[in-house]
Parts: sequence; C-alpha cells; structure tokens
Amino acid sequence: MPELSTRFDFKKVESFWCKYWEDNNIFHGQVHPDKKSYSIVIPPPNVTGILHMGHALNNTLQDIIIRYKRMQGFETCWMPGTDHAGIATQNVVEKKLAKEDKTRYDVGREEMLKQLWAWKKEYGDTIINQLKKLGASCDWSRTRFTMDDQYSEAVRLVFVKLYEKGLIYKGKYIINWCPRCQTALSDEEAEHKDHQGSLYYIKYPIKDAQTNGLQFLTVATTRPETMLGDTAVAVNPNDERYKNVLGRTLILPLMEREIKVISDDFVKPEFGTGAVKVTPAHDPNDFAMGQRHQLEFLNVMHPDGKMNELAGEFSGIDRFEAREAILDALEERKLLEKVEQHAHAVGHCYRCHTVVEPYLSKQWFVKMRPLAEPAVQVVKEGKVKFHPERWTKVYLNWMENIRDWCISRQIWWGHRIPVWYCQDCPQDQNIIVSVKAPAKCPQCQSTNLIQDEDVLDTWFSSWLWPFATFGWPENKADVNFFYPTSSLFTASEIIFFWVARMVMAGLEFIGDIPFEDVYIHGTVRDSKGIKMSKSLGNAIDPLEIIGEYGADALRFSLIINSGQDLYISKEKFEVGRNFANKIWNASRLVLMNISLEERNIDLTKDVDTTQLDLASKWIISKFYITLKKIDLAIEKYRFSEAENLIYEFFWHNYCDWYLEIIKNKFDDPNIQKVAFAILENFIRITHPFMPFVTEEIWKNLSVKEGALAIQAWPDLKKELIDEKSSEQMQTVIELITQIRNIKAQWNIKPQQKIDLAFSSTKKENWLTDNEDILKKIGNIDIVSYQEQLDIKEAATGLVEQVKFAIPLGSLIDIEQEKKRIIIQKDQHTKNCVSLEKRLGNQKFLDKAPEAVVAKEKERLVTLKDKIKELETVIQNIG
RNA sequence: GGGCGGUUAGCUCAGUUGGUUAGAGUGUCACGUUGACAUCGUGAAGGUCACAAGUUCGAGUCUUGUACCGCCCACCA
Repeated sequence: MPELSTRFDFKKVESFWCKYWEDNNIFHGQVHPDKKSYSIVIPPPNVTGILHMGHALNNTLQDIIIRYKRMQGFETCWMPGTDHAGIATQNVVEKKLAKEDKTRYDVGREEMLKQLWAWKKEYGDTIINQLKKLGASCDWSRTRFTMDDQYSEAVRLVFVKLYEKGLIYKGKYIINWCPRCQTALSDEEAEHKDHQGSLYYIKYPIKDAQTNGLQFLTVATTRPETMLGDTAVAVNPNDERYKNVLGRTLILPLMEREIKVISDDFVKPEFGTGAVKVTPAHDPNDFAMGQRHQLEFLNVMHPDGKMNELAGEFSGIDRFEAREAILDALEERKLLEKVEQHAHAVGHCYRCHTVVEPYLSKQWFVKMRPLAEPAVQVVKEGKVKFHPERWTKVYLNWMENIRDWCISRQIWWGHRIPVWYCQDCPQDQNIIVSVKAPAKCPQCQSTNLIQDEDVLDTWFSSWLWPFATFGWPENKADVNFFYPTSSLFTASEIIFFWVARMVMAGLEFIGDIPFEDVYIHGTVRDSKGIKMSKSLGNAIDPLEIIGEYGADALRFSLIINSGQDLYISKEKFEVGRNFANKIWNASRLVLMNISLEERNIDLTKDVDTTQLDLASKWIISKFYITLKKIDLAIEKYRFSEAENLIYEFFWHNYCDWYLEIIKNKFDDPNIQKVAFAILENFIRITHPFMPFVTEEIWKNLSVKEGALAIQAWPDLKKELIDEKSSEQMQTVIELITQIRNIKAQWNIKPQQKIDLAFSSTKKENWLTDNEDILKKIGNIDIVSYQEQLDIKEAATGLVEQVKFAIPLGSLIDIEQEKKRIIIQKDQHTKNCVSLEKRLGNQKFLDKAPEAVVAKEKERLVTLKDKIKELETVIQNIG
C-alpha cells in the first residue's frame, strides 16, 4: 500500500480525477434499451463572465442528484452548456469597446459579431473548465451553446411554427425601451425599483375660459417631459368636479396645441387632481386610452432618450434635462402649481440599470395565453412539481395573468429574426417567414429581399433548452429517451424568465412537460445578507475557495448551509475542508491496519454478524439506519439534511466511537472486515457530495477496478439493523459520557483510571461482556458488581440515571457534592409533581397515544426511585 | 397595493404528522497529544424558541393579531 500523507492533498487529486473521468467517458449518457433514464439540463450560465458562488451551489446540487442516480443504475445524462445571453453579453463587449472610445456603430455589425464570438469562446471555455473543477459530472461530449448551428435552426423552426399558428405577430405597442442599450425589453427585463420622486402639478389653460369661471385644469405627473406628447386630458366620467370641463378644449402649455378633455374609467378621482394628462406614445395606460378614444400617438423622443423634433424648442435635449427645462419654462409661465414628494416604482434596464422609457415602437410579440393554459394545467395536476412547494403559487399566479411577450431586440448578438421583407411587394404583404433564408419572394419572385434587422430575446432560445440540446428536431432517439428530463435546479429569479417558458415550449413543441421536479434553491449572499455580485465587490470566487480549501470542501460547505438563502463567508468553508480531511485520515487508519486479501466484502455473507462484538453490530446498524434516512432525504431534495446525516454518522459514530473502540483490536479478522466494509460503503454514499476525496480513497481501498462514480449505491440491508445492540451500545455511550462529565466536574483528568461499581440489581449481562469498552474508552479500570453498594461510601459518587456508583470519596469535596445532590433532588421532585399532574389528568389518559402515556408512567416510576435514592444518600451523608 | 418567506445559543442554521429535559456547526473557556487526524480529542458555559392572545391534556411546531427584516409581483398618472 502506498504511503498516504496525513493531509488530504486535494490539489493533486482533483486534477487527476477530472481528467480520468473525462478521458474514460464516465459521464456519457446514451440511449439504453434496458435502463431507465435520469436526465438534467444545466441552467446554462451566461457567457458574460465567470462562474460565481450561485453557480457553484446550483451545479453542486445537480451533481449530487445525478451522481446519486448514476450509482443507482439509471442511465444518466447531465447536459452542459452555455447561454449567449443577448443584451448582457453585448453590453460587456460594448464596455470593452468603450475603453477604446468606440461604440458598436464604429466597428459595425460584422466586426462586432466577430468580437462577440471571440468573447464567447474565451468565457464559454472558462465556464466549462470551472464546472469541471467543481467536479460536475456533465456529459461533456454534448456541451451545447444556445447559438450552435443546429440549436439556431430549432429556434427558427419554433418561430416559424408559432408564426404559422398565428401566435407570433408584429405590432406597434408601448414596450419598455432602454435608451442606453437602444433596444426593447420584455416586461420581465424591466426591473421596478422604488424611487423617491416628485409629483408635479401642472396647470393646463382652458380655451375660451369665462373670466369668472375655471381658468385651468390641473394635472399631476411624475414625468413632465412627456407632456409634450399629450393628446388629451382625461377625467373620471363620474367625477362631479369636472362635469363642466368634459369635452372642452385645453391649450397644452409650451406646445400651445389644442387638446380635448375626455372621460375614462381608468382615471381614479382620488389620485392627484383627478385629471390625468394622456400621452399615448409614452405610457402604457395612456396608450390604451389612446386606442379607446382614437387619440393621436405623438412620439416626442428619439430612441436614445433625447427629445425629438416634435418636442419643439426642447428638441435634442436629453429626457431628464428636458424635464428640468420644461419645469423652468412652466414656472416662468406660472403654470406649475405645486410639487409634491411622491414615492413610486420606476423601471430600470435589468442589464445596465438605465431608467427604461415606456416607448411606442413596432416589435414582434408572442401571444401567450394559448401557450399558458396547458402549462397551468400540468402544474395543477402535479405533473410538474415545485420544491419547495410554495413556488407553485408564484408560478400559477404569473401564468394566469400572463401578458404577451415582446421577443424582438434591437441588438446584434443573438438569433436574427427569421423574417425577410420583399422590397418589391407592397408593405404589409411583403413578409416572408422561413427557417432557411429564402432565395426569392414566393409572390413576385423578386430576389430583392432584406432580413429583419432585429434579433430574438435571449430567452426565446433558452426556452427550448430541454429538448433542443438533445438534438430536436433531428435526433428523435435522444429526445425520446432523455425527454422529459427528470429535475431542474434553479434560482427563483428565473421562474418567469425561464422555467415557465420551458414548460410552455415543451408542451407546445414536444407535447410533454420538460421536467418533473423543479427545485428552487436560495440565493447566495455575503455574511451581511447582501446578494453576492461582482459589481458590488462582495463576491467570493469559487475558484479561490477550490484553490484554498478544495472542491469537495466548497461543495460540502455550500450544501450544508443551503436551507434557504445562504449567508456565506470564507470561514464557512472550513467545515468541508475539515471533514474531507477527517475522512481521509480515518481511511488511512483503517488501511494501515487491515490485511484483508479479499476486499469485496458482503456483510451478509462474509461475516457472521451474530458473532460480532457489540460495537460492530452497532456500527453496522447505525450505517443502515443512516443510509435509509439519506435515501429519503435525497429523494425529497433535502440535501443539507443528507449531508448532516453523513457528517454525524462518520465523525461522531464511526470515528469517535467505533474506531476508538476497535483501535487495538485490529488483529480480529471480523473487526477488520466490518471496519473496512462500513468505510467502503460510507465512501460510496459520500461520493455524490464529495466526489474527489471519495474517488481517491476508493482507489486505495482497491475493492474493485474502475471509478467510484460508476459503482453501485449500497442496498439497504434491513436485516443488518440490530435494534437491541443499538440500544445497548447507546447505553454504553451514555455511561461513558456520564463518567466523563463527572470527571470534568470533579477535576479528575480524563485519562486517570477510576473504579466503577455497579449495583447488582441493575447489572445486566451484556454489560459485563463489554467491560473492555468501558475500560478503554471510559478509562475505568475495575468494574465490580456488588450486592449492595455501601451507600455511604458510594454516595459522593452516586450518579443516578446511569445506574452506577463510583466510590471516590477521597477525591471529591463531600460538601459540594451534597449540595449538588440536593439540587438534583429538588429538580426531580418538581418534574415529578408536573408528571403526576399530567398523569392524573383523565383527558391526557384518554387522548394521548398509549406509547406516550406508558413512557410518562415509566418515567414517573424512575423519577420516584431516584428521589428515594437521593433521599437515602442525603440521610447517609448526614 | 397584493403575495411570499424569515425571526430558535455570541454567529450561521436544523428542528419532518403537536408528545420526555429544544439540537448541530462555529466562536468562547477549561483540560488533553506516547503514531489516523490540532484541519484532532474530551468537557463546560450559553436559549423567557420576536411579542401577544387563542386551540389543546400538552405548542418551537397549529390559528389569529402585532413588530421588525428580506424577497417577488403590480399600469395609480
């Protein structure tokens, strides 16, 4: 056996196994006639940058379940890949250009795309490498990108299908416009943030107002600059205050344009003045009113946020400067009645955080209602399940109020919209929608075609991820075998962006759900609770942790902290590092002490478990009890619980007790076998959580050739769970713990041997058989049994509960001990009273389960016994 | 405005259908190392389970309300 170092050297080990797994194609999944499939598609990380802690968490979770299922014999496939992330990636490359004082227009579309692809290559590769370092057991041969040729074809095909079904349309609507990115955004991409703004009250003069009548109609607005595009003022039809002005004409200040006063139910009389300016081209509500009342749509802004020529004297000024200028101008004309503080939500671009502008523009949309209905059904029927369950409601609520999806983006990085316009056909009849670029116009045969300049929303490709990655529509076999996928792991932020849309796409294009279980995990935050992000500078780089503590440590520590949101600081990773090291060293101990020829041990066949010592029976039982709980926890996606079980079992059962007990008994072949078999099985079940250290140990155990990653998950052998032995061992543990306590209290050094006498009435045979444990672990030298303990002699050491006495009178302070005993007696008496009260309650006897009542009764008896005993002791000591 | 989650030891969190004396990790303190591991071992201290009321024989757990923290959704200009 090779010399093993006393520290787990993760650096060497990790790179070795990464390479080994990949070179041997361990994680490749393929259609298999006799096996069930278990598949996961990775939430493809954006190629905008490198992986952060959130990715580490997300991918560790997936890796745990896929490794678990692989060991259970499923044909597994974990699909890796990356997302082109449209606007986000274009933004980072634009930022790079900006450092050279260039814009995308300076370099042109073609060159820009070249640079984008170069960026994608660099960061895409980095991301895949980082995933490998984390230990992710993806099927690397399948690595996909949302803009692969075949994938792009699927995207275009989907567009064509939806278009032909009438679910895609083009139209002029108010969309969220980012003046910096100069593109449309979907509703989900406009992040609303609370903003302490102002509400401006502006007086609109009434035309032909009577000198003694109302001269002005005052409206309230948060965006005065849009008033330049007003084409009406609306009041509620039931608002008595404005009955008289309804239908009259106002003079729009600054523009001196005539606009009408209209009535609309939308207007809430209690807000502001009850009169609202209507700007149909710059506000979604006003847009709707504009349509209802056939108003004019006046767009007063350029796409870059500057006022346009329709803004008169304000033309060319940026929207926010224009706001100030307009307010000044109004003030000058005494038309600004007042300004109030007003908190409201303002939309921001989710990528560059610029304030978005509701903007009238012609865009492509997907009609969502017909797609949403079946997607609501499958969740209601439980075919797609959320974990934790509460997210179901969030999903359904969004789905049931879904709005059409704006899918066109005025950027260059992405899937070009598969629409061509014939330049020789009349407008509105010149649209050609096609998967492949058409050579000529099907109507007029003209070759004078131009493709739509826009690209598709990045999510328009991501929503096909669960089947397009498996080769849809070409590769039917893979799709049939691996689709629907089994589970999806993601953060709550993208339930709407991605999860919901994948359900819709799966049902629409494949006719089946994309996944059965959706596991929503928490957000990774720093120790102050602030979301980790590169821009805030509070991020902990997973690679740094891997370098310092190891990938296993990173994985283990993240998962054990992953109940809800995670508050992470660097020290938290010590748990994982220490545990990996503990596993390593315990394995060393076992390996150094065994001389087994045959290492493939089956505990049911190769060991006569009935002849085993108490501790061995106990550790076997403990293992299988733990295994059962772990299986349950993983199936319920309770990974932190599973890790806790593993940690507790190994450290506090196997190492602290079992190995300590058997340390000097390694010459017993049965003990060797048990110690080895339990370690070997433990290594198997720990593998999904800590793949590297377990692979390395597995190699040293030399049970079998081949990677641990493809070994079988242990069967639950219920027949090896020996409850009696478990209980007895538990008593021994308690005994020893009690003695340790006493020693600590009495300032006796732990290693100092003491004598122990059992009262014979409480002596049990099994205990005499296990004196060796007491001697060795408890440092108890002589165990003697006496008919009747000399109470006086034993009094000072009498420790109820554990049913034994330590005659150590010379070593302890009798007065102090007396006090202790009296306090104890009082406490017991108190407990006794409350217990008697409870047991005297008829309702309790009637309603509580029998087992509870029986236990309570038993407890009362023991309590009374103890009190008596203590009383005698007190008497005896005087 | 609507919805969701949280509040348990100094810190980070478990606590599964209500059932003995509420647990762990970490930190603190004490003691300990003759060869698995100091990334270790043994032990101690530390909790009115946010607050209030209710249901119950019994509440950290269920109900209602309050406070604070966090998140998501929403077109009140």
